[in-house]
Amino acid sequence: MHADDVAAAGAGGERGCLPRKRGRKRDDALDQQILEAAVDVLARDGYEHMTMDAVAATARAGKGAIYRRWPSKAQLVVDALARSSSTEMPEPPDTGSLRGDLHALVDGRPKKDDARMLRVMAGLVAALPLHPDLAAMAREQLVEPRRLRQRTVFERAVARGEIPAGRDLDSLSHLMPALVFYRQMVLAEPIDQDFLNHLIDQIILPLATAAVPADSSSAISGR
Amino acid sequence: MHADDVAAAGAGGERGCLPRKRGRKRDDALDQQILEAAVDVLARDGYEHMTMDAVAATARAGKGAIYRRWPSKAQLVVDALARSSSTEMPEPPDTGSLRGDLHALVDGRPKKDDARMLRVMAGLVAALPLHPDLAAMAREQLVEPRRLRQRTVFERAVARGEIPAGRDLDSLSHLMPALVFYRQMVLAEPIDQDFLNHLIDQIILPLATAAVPADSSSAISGR
DNA sequence: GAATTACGGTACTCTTCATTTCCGGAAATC
DNA sequence: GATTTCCGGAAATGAAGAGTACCGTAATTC
Repeated sequence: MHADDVAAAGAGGERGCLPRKRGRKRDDALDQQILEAAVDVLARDGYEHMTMDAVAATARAGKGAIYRRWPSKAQLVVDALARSSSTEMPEPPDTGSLRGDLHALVDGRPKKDDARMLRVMAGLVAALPLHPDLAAMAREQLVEPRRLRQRTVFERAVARGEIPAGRDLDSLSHLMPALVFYRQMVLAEPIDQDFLNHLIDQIILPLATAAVPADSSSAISGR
Repeated sequence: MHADDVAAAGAGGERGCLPRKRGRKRDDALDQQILEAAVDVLARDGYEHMTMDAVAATARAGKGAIYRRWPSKAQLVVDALARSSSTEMPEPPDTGSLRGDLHALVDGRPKKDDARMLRVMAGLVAALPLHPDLAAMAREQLVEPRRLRQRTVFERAVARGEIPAGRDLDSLSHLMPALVFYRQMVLAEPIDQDFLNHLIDQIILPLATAAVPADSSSAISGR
């Protein structure tokens, strides 16, 4: 996956299975510095305006060190996205109520993390139609983990009886990401506490917990 | 606004107030060809990958003809967006019910128009943070007109009594654009009839017409 | 018909930027 | 200590693309 292609793993016979390279070793810490720099620059400039010079400068590295590890800008970004998300994403806390869980989801630490994720997605959106692999990676590494956290919260609410059984949890768990994304990307309005409160209390909760499901209308069309 | 800077309007004295140019006249039809080509290429390639050569080729024009009319790529795009929207956007038909109006809104002609608009917005999103003027123009010319059509539909529903008074129509009218945009940009899933039906019947209508406004939750905390 | 301006094309200038190469020096292996 | 591979830095290569300059030709005005 990495660029470290543990090359010729079975040929020689010196130390058994070690890479047994001759010269100076790769600085593993530098890998992290470069990946973090890549995400920083991507969040700041967007994929199209992100330059490898900027990444190298931010990482205090030479461009040679980057291209010794990754074959191209696109691969570097893909790898950087994969790392930046696989680490964190703890289970959302169980506050005892759906409303409490939802607020905990947005009030907690992700303040800074999610803001960066939004900028990264913004920078990527334009490149996605042109790089399907990059698009798939972004969805898998950035979008899905966050959506699944929401889904967990809704599933707990179903278990508690706050949400009627049979409700479409997939639609519900897309609601918040979609509205936040739209507000940031298209409307360019701030994702502040007022907005999040309104989103949770006026949109998500009414839709999730409404007594009479969705049959004021769908009774006509069935489903 | 255009690039036609009806220059030196008061200097000479020949014919009174006409432009009285000497040579061959500008081909007004060419203006339209170029603007349409610009939107086509923008929808296909996105702002960053849209080239003036491609616009010229699509319009069957020379680049000179373009730069004689607009001073830069950004100005051309702004002007093209302004034109492409100011024309159409008729009042949405009144079918007698909110549900009918909403379906009429998405079933009608805009099929092709809205698909293109989505691609244009996708191509623009990445450029917006770097070109605030372009962003404002896109919001004003592309987003607002379509959102206001939705608002009109909701206002009629309030008048009919389908929507309880006091409902936040602004939030409601952002819902459909946001979810469509997110599905197209981030999820890259098709905006088909099934999706639109689900969106209208399971999300918009329940939220708009639910008997108990938004107090199933805020009743707990007060607000 | 002469002068002027637009047109489609093509070639050119200038930047930007991904990617490669090279340099002197530092760490690891032999 | 010789060799190898790494490092940061800086310069070189090459492609892409915005904007400009011309060329021969077509309209328009005088």
